[in-house]
Amino acid sequence: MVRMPESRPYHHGDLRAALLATAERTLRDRGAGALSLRELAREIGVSHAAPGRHFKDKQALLDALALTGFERLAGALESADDPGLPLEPRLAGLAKAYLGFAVENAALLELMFTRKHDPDASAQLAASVDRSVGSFLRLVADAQARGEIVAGDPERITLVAAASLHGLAAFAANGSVPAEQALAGLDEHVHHLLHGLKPR
Amino acid sequence: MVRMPESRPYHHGDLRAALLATAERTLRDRGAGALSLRELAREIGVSHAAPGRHFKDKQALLDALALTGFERLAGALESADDPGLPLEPRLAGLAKAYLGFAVENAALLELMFTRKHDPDASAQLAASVDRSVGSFLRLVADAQARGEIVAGDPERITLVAAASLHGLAAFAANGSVPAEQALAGLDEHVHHLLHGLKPR
DNA sequence: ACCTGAACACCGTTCAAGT
DNA sequence: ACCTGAACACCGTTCAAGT
Repeated sequence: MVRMPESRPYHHGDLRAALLATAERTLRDRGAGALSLRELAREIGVSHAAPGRHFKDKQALLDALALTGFERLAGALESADDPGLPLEPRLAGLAKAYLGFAVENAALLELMFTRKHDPDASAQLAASVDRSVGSFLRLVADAQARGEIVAGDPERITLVAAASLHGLAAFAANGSVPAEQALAGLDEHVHHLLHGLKPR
Repeated sequence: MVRMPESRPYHHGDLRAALLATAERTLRDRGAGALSLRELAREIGVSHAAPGRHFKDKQALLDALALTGFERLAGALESADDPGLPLEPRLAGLAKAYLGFAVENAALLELMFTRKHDPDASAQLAASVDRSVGSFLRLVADAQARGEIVAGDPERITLVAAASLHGLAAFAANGSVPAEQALAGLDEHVHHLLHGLKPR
């Protein structure tokens, strides 16, 4: 919790961080549709024009929120990756981290993967996306080097893996598949991704 | 183009259909953020309160839009399915239809897979989703009967296939992957889905 | 440098009244 | 049955002015 002084100073101190934190809580509790700059300002106790100092418009706030999401996701994937593990459990670990993030941050995940318009934010976002993809890319490259994954452009193979996991994460995040069901079937999902749907 | 009479009658005739059609064009041209009931009414030439007769609120309009999307997608998948084909080209055909729909209706696809709130719309939507999933489910069941797809709960296997294709479709729709690249690599994607990422 | 208060042009939704 | 016009309570954004 944030300390709430009796009499608020004229300058907030770190309004930018407060806006992002409050916005993410609203996103989690009431969804993206409930996000309003004026309400955010009201909750923080600042004038409705104050957010304009830190974000040039509402989209800039949403872009910043998406960026923090990708940074946290990248961190979670890097923490979850254990390069010493055999291929299948190593991939299952990454998959679990991704799906876990999706379930815990469903509304944020939607925002992260929504079509962006502002080209300013795109550069930073792209870098952050690359960092997340990097964990999968390293796993694929390592496994290819050991002959445990089929040869071919590692970016392409990574896309196949990422699409499979992102599809499941999106289904879990939007409620198409219950979160528990997605998590319970995750190891089997990863197995099918590695071994294919055709019998061996 | 719609015929525009010099003097508009008091009753529009089919305002509901006009709202849906105009909304979808706006969605396609300018994205979901640009959708406003008042602007829709203005474009159609009706008072701003008129949409309220046909949709209880904005979310109801969005739900109806999503429903038409799923109906069209289901139709496209059914048209694309050729049960006489061998497994891999048959699945590739369905995949191409899905990805084609995603690329041609990117903003609508996002709307279709966004978290819905209104439980009224959910029942109809669920039926429409089931119809779309049905094409994949039949393919899986047929292939399992021939021993061409691994045994196991067909719903689960279908989820693995659907997640893989939906992930790719979502990446193509939101611009993470260029549409041409996704389409160009589709056959290979389907091959990896069926044969797995591990060497055989 | 950071924030306020007023102003502007928009929204979605409701509801009596009109046709 | 369907639509209008006014009203209400909200928005996002801008900008002079305050601290």
